[in-house]
Amino acid sequence: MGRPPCCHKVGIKKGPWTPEEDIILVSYIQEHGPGNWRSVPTNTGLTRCSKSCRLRWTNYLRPGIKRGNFTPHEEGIIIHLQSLLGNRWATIASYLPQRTDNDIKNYWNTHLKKKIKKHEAAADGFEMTCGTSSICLDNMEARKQDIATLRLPSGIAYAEAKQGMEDDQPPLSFLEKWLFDESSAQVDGLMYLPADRCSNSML
DNA sequence: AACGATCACAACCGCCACGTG
DNA sequence: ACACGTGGCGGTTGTGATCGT
Repeated sequence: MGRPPCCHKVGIKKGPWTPEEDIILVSYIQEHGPGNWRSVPTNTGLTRCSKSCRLRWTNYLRPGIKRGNFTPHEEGIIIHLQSLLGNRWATIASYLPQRTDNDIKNYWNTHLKKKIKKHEAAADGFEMTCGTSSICLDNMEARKQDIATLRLPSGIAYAEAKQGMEDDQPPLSFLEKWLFDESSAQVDGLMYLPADRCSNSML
């Protein structure tokens, strides 16, 4: 049994944020910067818990957030990364800086899951659909091999962790290269691979 | 036009990792 | 080594919007 959540405190407001609250939060963060969320409700007078403030900022108010439709390219990246990393939305979001983890998660749950299910059904299980090209399959196999040869529970996760430890940078290079090199056009073309199969084959 | 079903997404909840004393 | 506080993450829920009948 853990601590009661901060939002259980009496007098804490829940539900949708009003424009007024947004303004207060944004102007406070503009002045003080994000962080030290605990002090935000106290200093702003907002009757929201710190967690709620942080979430509102990171998922909605933060500058540079791209809202609205996902491009086919973004969609492809998400599908790829999900198949490789599983539901590690925060990690996936780090490859799409303009999108939030919540956004990606929502998009996955509402759109991509269905889409992939449909494709799986159409492909009768394991057949990956990538137009009619066999190059796609070759690429995928090669990439799966890349990861498999790392001899790790999760090649990508390891590469990330390793790199993250070494230079404290977003763990891009390994996956970035892997993902965005010559096959990026394939990504645009959406390679649907059954997540469970792919993950299993590599883990 | 009314109503129920479905969709889309913002927000919440519970848990975990990590830092600090 | 341990307890506690905080931030972060992923799963889930709530609700308004849209669609179909």
